[in-house]
Amino acid sequence: MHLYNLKGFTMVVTRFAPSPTGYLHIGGLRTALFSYLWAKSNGGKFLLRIEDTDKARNSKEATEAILNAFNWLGLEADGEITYQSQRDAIYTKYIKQLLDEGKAYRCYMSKEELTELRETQMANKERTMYDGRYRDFKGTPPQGVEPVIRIKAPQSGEIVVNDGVKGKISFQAQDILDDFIIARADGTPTYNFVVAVDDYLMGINEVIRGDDHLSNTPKQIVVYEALGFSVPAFYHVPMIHNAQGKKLSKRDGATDVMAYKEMGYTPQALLNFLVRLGWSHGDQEIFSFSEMIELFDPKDINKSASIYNTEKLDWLNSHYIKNMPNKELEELLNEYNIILASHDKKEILLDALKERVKTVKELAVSIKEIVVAPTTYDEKAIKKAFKGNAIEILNAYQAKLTDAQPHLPNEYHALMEEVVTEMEIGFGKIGMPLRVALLGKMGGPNIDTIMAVIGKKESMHRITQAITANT
RNA sequence: GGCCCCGUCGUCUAGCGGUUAGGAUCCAUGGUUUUCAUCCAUGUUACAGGAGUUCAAUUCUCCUCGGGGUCACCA
Repeated sequence: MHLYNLKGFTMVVTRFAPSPTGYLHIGGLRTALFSYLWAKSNGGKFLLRIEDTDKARNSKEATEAILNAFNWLGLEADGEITYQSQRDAIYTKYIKQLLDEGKAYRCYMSKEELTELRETQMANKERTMYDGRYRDFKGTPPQGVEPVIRIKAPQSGEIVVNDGVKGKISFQAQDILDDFIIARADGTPTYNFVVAVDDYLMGINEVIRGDDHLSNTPKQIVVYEALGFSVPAFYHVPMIHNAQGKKLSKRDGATDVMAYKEMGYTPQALLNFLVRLGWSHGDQEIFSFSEMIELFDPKDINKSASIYNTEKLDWLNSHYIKNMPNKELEELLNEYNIILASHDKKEILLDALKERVKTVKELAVSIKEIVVAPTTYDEKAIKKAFKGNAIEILNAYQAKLTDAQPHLPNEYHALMEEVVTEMEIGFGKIGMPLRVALLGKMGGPNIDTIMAVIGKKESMHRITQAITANT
């Protein structure tokens, strides 16, 4: 069951196999990214499988949410999406095979009996496990019990998982295994069984997943071996923990990947952030998407869990915004109802602002703060800037503006220089009051830039307004 | 509790027997700037602890401690 890539080697086929119980979160996205990258760096395939065997807990919306997030980030799965809910016939066939071969059997123990067994075991401080009472049952089955199907698991010996991240891990069969259920009383197959069947049938030969699956792996190996399937290579990626060092949960801020879009993060920053969480390539911090594909190797995945912390995400995001062409920024801004298409000074505006924001959302906010005239003035700023002969200076600048036709920042700046020279004052004497007049507060880009963006008429209007409001 | 995994600056990490233990982020300070930010420079901070092995351990082994995961007719 191998596919071959163009070089004639066995093609690397990875997969992401979420169960659609909610949106895609950071942890899932990272394993998906790792799987995607590893497949692509080998000219292989990255497949998507939706694990929706539990009808009660799954929703179509969740599947769509996952696809939506993939789409935003530019991760595209190869081929058709596999839905486990549509593969009953396949699972039934393999279960029958195991039954016929005597590798699995029907167990007529009721749920009540199972619970009872478990309670006894717990009371005796024994490991809770199925006791194998129907393993070699030959008699007449009890009436009124729909049987489950259990697989005959080895009762002794060692199961070895050769993990690409953690190394060789061995489990003792008697410590962890019992004849676990592969099909429920209603006939539906269970997780550890379908995972093994599907991974094999889909040709997946490299499984990259969270290390919370590590303890499932021996069970899946039991299934592979019973079915005579070749076992894939495993890479168990350590968890991402929250600031408290616990497993990431919905309470830890915005877990839905799409929430990052709303907060103004770019796909490139998020991906770069995640690829460096638990993986590294020397000291390199910045990775373009194609570099990730080129350089990613699961052997460089870290063995220990990492703590999720957005400081670095913010830094990466500002880095990518800073280096993004204005045209792309313009498109992202559309999400925030900011249409710059026809603005003649949009280049100046964007160049000035993209250096000073951490998110696209912040960029949107700061654009609004410039484009929309202030309605109030920060008290502290007024106190600081409007002292002395500030009004006189502003009037002098107004006079300069009236007689000039400035367009570019340097032209507005030149007029400021004139006032400074003529009145023999420091630059701050005109800068500060002007800034407060234009924006209503301190901070922000260069004043000449602001004036160039809003234009002469609006600049004069704001200055007049500020003078009347503050005298 | 059983089993399994993990343990380098606050955080993300480099290191693969001999290093002044490196980078990034954060924070602090200074410089640049009309403001704020950017940018540049500088700085504080780490090998969990204890035994071994070795001429030499952050690196190898064991123990302790600490953290995490997992033990379903969920996935």
